[in-house]
Amino acid sequence: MAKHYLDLSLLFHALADPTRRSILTRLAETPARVTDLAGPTGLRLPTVMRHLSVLEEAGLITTSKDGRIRTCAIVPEALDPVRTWLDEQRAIWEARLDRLDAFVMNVMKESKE
Amino acid sequence: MAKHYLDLSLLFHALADPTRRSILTRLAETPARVTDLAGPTGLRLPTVMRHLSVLEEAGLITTSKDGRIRTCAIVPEALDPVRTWLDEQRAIWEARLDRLDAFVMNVMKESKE
DNA sequence: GCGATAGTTAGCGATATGGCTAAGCATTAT
DNA sequence: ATAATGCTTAGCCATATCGCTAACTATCGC
Repeated sequence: MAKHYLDLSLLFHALADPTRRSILTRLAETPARVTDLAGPTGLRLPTVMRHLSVLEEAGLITTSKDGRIRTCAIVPEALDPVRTWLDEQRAIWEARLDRLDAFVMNVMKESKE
Repeated sequence: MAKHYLDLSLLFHALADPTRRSILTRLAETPARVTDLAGPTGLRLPTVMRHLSVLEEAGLITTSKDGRIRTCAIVPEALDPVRTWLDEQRAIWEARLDRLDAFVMNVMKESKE
């Protein structure tokens, strides 16, 4: 069905840029043309293009070209691997409540410095 | 209570590296010394140090030094902003079910190429 | 004190990132 | 047919990233 899960590193990297996150949020409203996306960012077209290709390679958006217009749209399931990873981590992290003890110990040690 | 939320960009960037994610997973088991963390990675100490400082600046871990030993521990709440952002996005993305129509239209257009 | 251990700092090299301009190409409008 | 529009490509610049080695500092064990 999909191979959007490409790679967590690609996903996280794509999400690490505020411009790209704003593009995603903008695309969440409705699909848009490249020029439409460039407008709000204040960036030049080639720069936006690069961001779009990063997003596309991460599987976060799809684009299609009709005539001279390229339309971009989000791929909602693309965030699933991120969510899954977060859930896994939370499970592990919370499972170790005694981690708190170690944390407190560290804080105590730190206060000795 | 905390100011760990520093910045989504810092968080995503920190999570974008597989070595750093593996360090986090390792730390989820139990706090560890720098050398302990370096072992499994196969990387040199200074390299690991750099990863640790990225993680610490993102608020994902805390470290404290006792004698010559630095102990690292995860900061579980640090992932909260990421989770919050994901939840927000999912809410927006799913709210626009008609996005599906647009997506289908794009696919149809694409198939014309 | 002396050596081993744990971490740190400084700095190098290769590559990636994020911005730009300039120029090109394809499509649409006149 | 020509001009305007929308995107794309090529390439430049500055900075950041990720790995390393070498050398330094600070403990700890004896």
